[in-house]
Amino acid sequence: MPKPERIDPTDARLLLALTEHPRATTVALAEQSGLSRNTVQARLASLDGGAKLRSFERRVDPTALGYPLTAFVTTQVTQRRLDQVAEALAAVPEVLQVHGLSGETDLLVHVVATDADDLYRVAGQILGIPGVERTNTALVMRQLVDYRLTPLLRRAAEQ
Amino acid sequence: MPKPERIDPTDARLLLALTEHPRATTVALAEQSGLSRNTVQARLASLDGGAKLRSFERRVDPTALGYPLTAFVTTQVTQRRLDQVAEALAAVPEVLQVHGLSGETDLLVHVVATDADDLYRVAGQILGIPGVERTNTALVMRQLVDYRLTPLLRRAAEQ
DNA sequence: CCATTGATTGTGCATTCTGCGCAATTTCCC
DNA sequence: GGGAAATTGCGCAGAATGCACAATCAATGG
Repeated sequence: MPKPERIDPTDARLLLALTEHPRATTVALAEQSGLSRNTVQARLASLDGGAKLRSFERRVDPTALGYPLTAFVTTQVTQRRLDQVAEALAAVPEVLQVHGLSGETDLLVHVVATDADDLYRVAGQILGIPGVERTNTALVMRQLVDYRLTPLLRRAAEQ
Repeated sequence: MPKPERIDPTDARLLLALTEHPRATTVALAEQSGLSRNTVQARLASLDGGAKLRSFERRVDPTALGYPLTAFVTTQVTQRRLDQVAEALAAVPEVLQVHGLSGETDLLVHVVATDADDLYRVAGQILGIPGVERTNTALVMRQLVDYRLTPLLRRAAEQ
């Protein structure tokens, strides 16, 4: 059975190389990571094939798309209607991601907006979903630490 | 000043094509998006060069790396020490991202962990940072809506 | 201790792609 | 209407890809 394939040290090295040069060719990656070209080819295939890599969309910057505002909307939901609420949230384009938190009735909704008015509109839309009882919108003012996985990747690369 | 270059409809089409086939060659992208090869080349260069694309690390799945647990730690901080706290948080590998929320003293810390014990340890480490006054850890139980930007990309692609 | 399996490596080759330059449009904006 | 910027088509030398095959190498289990 195909276990949720783990990233081994070799994969980690490759991913670190890719992080520095995302559009690098196979041969370039090979010499940078100290592997043979064939190995890199095989690994890359399994990275894409397996569940080790998430969608490319994650690399697109919403700000550059015209949505410079990011907010997290915590939402309290009637437990019974969790799935319906999730479906309704998925229908809102500005909703990028929804986490179901411990507590069974709390959702963390990641949204973006073009400006303050737009955010207000989106927040209202969420509050209007049947089953949503309470919401609280927190605007992201600043990135104190930008997303990074490199430290963990490095740890994985060193065996 | 170099505007935070926007993604235009052409870019959006390209990005949608890339979302489907991240490792596609330039020519393949050209015919899929209906652009000329030269244009695709130029656009790709400006995507990487400009601030339109975020780091490749975002595509690496922490679960595959051995960190299947995700949690959000809301943190209340002594305002004066915001920067020091941010620095200390950045020193923790399991901290993937830190958002500064409206309210000036509230942080949203995105962390991962190998298991419950590990999460407990990381949470304790955050609470131990000088300047951190209160924390609240919410474990992500389920992805109600997986990260997706495609709806907004499509909107941008249609003019 | 040895056999088997799977991953890695080196090598080779035909095909395809890349990275450029250049000239001709086309598009967009003032 | 005019001018700048973007797009397009074309070509070419060099590089990379995809694939196959055989030889190592490492880990596993009998």
